Amino acid sequence: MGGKGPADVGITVRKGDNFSEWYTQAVVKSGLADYAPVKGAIVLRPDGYSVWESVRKALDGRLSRRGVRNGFLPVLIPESLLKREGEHFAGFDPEVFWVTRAGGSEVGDRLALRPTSEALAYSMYSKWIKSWRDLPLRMNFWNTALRAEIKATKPFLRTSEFLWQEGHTAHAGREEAEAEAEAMLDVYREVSEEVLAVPVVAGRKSDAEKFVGAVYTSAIEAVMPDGKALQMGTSHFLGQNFSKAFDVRFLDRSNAERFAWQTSWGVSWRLIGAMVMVHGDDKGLVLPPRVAPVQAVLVPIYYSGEDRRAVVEAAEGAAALLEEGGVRVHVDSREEVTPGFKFHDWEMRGVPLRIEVGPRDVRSGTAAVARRTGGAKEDVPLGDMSRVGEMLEEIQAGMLEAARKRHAELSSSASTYGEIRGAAEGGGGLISAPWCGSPECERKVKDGAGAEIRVIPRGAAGEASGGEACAVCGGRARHRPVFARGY
RNA sequence: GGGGACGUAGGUUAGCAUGGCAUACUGCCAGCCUCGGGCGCUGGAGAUCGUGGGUUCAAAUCCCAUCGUUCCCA
Repeated sequence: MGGKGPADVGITVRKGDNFSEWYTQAVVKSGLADYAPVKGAIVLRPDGYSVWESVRKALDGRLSRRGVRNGFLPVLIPESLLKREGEHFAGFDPEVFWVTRAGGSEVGDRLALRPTSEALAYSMYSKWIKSWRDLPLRMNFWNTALRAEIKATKPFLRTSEFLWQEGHTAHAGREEAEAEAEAMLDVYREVSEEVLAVPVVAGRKSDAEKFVGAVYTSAIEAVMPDGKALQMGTSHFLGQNFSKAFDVRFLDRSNAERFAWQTSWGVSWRLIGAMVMVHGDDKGLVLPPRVAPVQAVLVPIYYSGEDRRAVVEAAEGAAALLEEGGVRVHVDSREEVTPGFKFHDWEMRGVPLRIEVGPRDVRSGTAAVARRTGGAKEDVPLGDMSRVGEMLEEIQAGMLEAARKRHAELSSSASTYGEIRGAAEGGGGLISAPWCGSPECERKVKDGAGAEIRVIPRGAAGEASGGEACAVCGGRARHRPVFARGY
């Protein structure tokens, strides 16, 4: 007993030593996903899909309350349609997959595999929207998008096909549409922080980084433990750019013909990647209880056949109680592996709570509950498992708190170009610095320091104070954006 | 956008310089085992050496191409 075990069953590198390799191992060995035999594509396994379903459920509830309804769009988009908004098309063209053959014959109007659905959705909206009474129109689509990734693919973060949702709305007035885009950003922030326990900065993208075709783009950005920023979700105010290109018009109350004001917004399974990076440790995943496929695993421990019966019975009884209480539980009754193996296994898979039930526990009428996030085991009565639910809540809150602390540690401010560069080349992280607003200064930081403007925070945090000078040119600063190297 | 590295059993890998029977561990299967932190024992199955082509009596090994993975720097 007590051997260290084979090196390659668990994760073989430490998170702090080789973050990239650690991430890939954490994703693959924990059973979330695996590589597919297609470049840049992954296969979601049940645990990974379950996490996605939890995210989806959390989002769907919030969308539904906002009057958004789900629909379905085809994956094929005719080139002629995609090209109607020229700037939009040009932005996506380099990474579009094209279908040029259908069975035995050439396709005249090439078909794109959707990189995003604005073109298709709004060509439909133009049919459906005729009157101010048809507005607002709010729809959401759970599907996949395809963007050809030439290199540097990474599970969940950068894949050629990814699961996401894209919401598309149309409104009668500009203010209403802008408020919609803003409200969606809040929904995303809430899901990221309250469900996945990943803190974010919400705000505007610079013009250089906005969605092609949008008037402006808002986004939530998180910082990963390696100091790189990760875009967690975007919400675009499209103005009338697309309604004009796709002819989304309506008659207002005064019988005047107007173009609709639109928004689109989306989050992808990238959220799962962020969750892995932010919370995982040397042992593997650490899943926030709200998305954990299994929230508590029961491990029966016994030596003799006699003990076995009593122990398994007690474990199953406790599991039944937990299920009644709404806890997602699993009893690990595998006989071919030892309890020690099971402990390691479930830790790698990130299950928030492990409940040990052995002969000692059965005699004392309790079970030993251990948290994935550490700390002493707690004895909980076998006949009353209500404490487990509380512990899950505590873990969820504790994970967000810990992540907020690390987020703060990875945030800094700079007032000169040299300081931005020093910070970017040092530990990285989110660097708040004054900026005049010019694309030239933004460009210089990106080219020289490798840090781009990830987001201009909402509210006071994103505004430069009276006398502040642009960190790059020394001119009058207008904003305090967050600079960072990004994924 | 630029530059490296690596593809051999499910996983990790030895062998490659100097061409000549395919290594090990782990996992898997069967049986045993007093299984509270990757326990131990016995037996067994598992490989078109990423793919395609070339050189050769002979290719995992040398050459070319291609696909995939990965790392670093814009």
